[in-house]
Amino acid sequence: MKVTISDVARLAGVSTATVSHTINNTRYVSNETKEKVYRAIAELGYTPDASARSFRTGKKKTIGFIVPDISNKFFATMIESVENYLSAHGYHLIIANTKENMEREENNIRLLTAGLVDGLLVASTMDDFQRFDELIPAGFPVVLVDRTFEIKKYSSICVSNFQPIYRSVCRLAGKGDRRVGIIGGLPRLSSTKERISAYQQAVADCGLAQDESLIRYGDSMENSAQTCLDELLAQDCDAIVVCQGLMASETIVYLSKKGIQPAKDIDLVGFVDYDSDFYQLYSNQMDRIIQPVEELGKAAGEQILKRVEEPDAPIFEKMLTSTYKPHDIPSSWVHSDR
Amino acid sequence: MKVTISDVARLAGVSTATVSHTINNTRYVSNETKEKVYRAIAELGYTPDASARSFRTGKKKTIGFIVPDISNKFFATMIESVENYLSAHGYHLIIANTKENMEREENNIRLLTAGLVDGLLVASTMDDFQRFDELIPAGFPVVLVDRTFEIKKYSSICVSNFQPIYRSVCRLAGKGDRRVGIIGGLPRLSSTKERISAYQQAVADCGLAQDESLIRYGDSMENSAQTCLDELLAQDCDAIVVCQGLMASETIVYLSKKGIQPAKDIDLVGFVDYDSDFYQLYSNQMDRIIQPVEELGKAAGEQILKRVEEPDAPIFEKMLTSTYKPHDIPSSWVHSDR
DNA sequence: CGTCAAAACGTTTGCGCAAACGTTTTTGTT
DNA sequence: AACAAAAACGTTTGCGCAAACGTTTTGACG
Repeated sequence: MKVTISDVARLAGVSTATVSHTINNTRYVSNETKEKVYRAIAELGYTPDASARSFRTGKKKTIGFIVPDISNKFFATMIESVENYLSAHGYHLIIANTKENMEREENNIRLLTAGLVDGLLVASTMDDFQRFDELIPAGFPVVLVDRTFEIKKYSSICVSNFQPIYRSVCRLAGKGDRRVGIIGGLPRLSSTKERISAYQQAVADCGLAQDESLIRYGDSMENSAQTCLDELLAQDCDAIVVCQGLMASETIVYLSKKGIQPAKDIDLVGFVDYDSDFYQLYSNQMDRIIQPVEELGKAAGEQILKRVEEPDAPIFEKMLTSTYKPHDIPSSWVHSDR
Repeated sequence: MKVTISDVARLAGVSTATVSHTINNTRYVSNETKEKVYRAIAELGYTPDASARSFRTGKKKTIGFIVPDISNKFFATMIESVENYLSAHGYHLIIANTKENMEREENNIRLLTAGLVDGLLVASTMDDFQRFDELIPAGFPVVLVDRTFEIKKYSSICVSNFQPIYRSVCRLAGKGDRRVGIIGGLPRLSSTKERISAYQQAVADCGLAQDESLIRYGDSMENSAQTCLDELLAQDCDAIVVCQGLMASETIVYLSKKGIQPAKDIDLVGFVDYDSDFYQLYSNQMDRIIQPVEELGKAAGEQILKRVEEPDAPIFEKMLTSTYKPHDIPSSWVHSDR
């Protein structure tokens, strides 16, 4: 039924070692012999069994990626970018979704590290480093993505969160806004913490209204922005900063429904997934902080493969910078034909 | 270094068979013995090696999913839904992206079927059944998703394409539209073919303008709708049907930029990825045909697992129906406070 | 033509586990 | 007490491959 390496060896009239070495280029094999082997392989339709191979070598040629939310454009695009890099280097990608749930993350880490993958990319939903750390077998190659921990034990690839928020809040202040609200992501995440503290510092530095009730948190899933918005609108904001892409689009939809016109009645800043046509829908309604998702994914792929090959390389931390794009001025406000 | 089953057996004072049977519940083991085994496992921190296991059993507990475009919301959501189903049943998901490229699909199928996965979910970008069929090892569990072939050799889970397009074109005719344009996906895909032929039949049945130049094809990637639109607008259309979500949103953006107001200056129908808040942005600008992505993903998961367990079950074909939602009438057009 | 190194291949083992095949112990029955 | 059946566990093998360890062949050179 199944064609094995010894079937090939028999037909080619050589030993299994020669077949193996021919396939893997692991020692000199004469051209005639090589050809005999390849002919036998073709004739039998032999394919080396991946399970046996990874069992034997200990290498699975597979990387796991633990993601908080696949349907989130940010992560979907990142998965694409990671997959692209990995497949170009002969690796496969196993996806695990946590839906921002710690137990699911725990399970997934346990399952994937038990001999299923060579390395793990994690955008963790945890805030407890201890708990996370205990899940990872000693020396297992891990790279944190988008979110990190205070304790720098693992390599990480993140995006600058502080600077763009700080800058955009200052710009709002410069425009004359006094009461600036913010909708953050899950409060426990490092990315959220950094964004909120950038906001707080900018608020303090620019002399804006400091008010706890101007800070709200959503969970970046569908329908989470609405409640936050209701609460913020009750606070009589001049501007709102939304820290995540989906919540930003929901904000625009919701405000429009309420008859509030973004960029006119209220200023908007959105921390947006990435630069696609898609978000250009909003290009004249809000300032956008655009994350370099593709580079993020590529860097993550690079780093995890490097770590797999050299597991005790020094810790590596990379921070990519986002682009800040103030909103276009709608054509109806100025006269110009370009 | 690595803890194996015999380390556990030694510490527990039993045989490896007993440890194995205890772990896998494959034969009776007395409670005392079970406890001894579990204690030893806990003490040593033993985890069964997944590679060895799948090598031994031939089961990888992994399904491959070959996707044309991960960052496409439709597929991203489907991946999420599939992963959800699979992980609940103890399976992992390997993702491969083809970017609608046949060579990439070929490579991926070859790699994944070579002992990496137990079954394969494919949203194929191919139109040549022969070529596809040759890639699949005899008897390998495959379920086609979203796209199928004329020859019904493999099970498939698709979405009804004909009916909703036919219906929506008829409705446009009923409104008085005469020249209805359409933007399809890649012409070689079964889904595109079905949608276009539904359009053609409706056009014929309703006595609408029949004109080859009213039919355009995009590739469902970013920036592909624009060219099609330019060409259609030159044809003086009363309405445009857009067969894919991303292209539909791009259409709205592009028309708005040109100062053409959807649902007022031109009628729009969008074959949209799924029903999210997100597409409600467009709810008052176009009729939406909403695909049941989540059910699609779940059904795909169900079917592939069923096939993995029973590889020569009869071919199964499922067609899920989309929802048709005419656009809301904008509040500014009617007077009502609800 | 004997020697020896390099060229070219072969033999064998073991990775960790599941399960086929066996063995011993216990229990119930007459 | 004898015996069968069931309960409870043990011994061993082999999955397919890579590679450590060997062996044979070739031919160059004194």
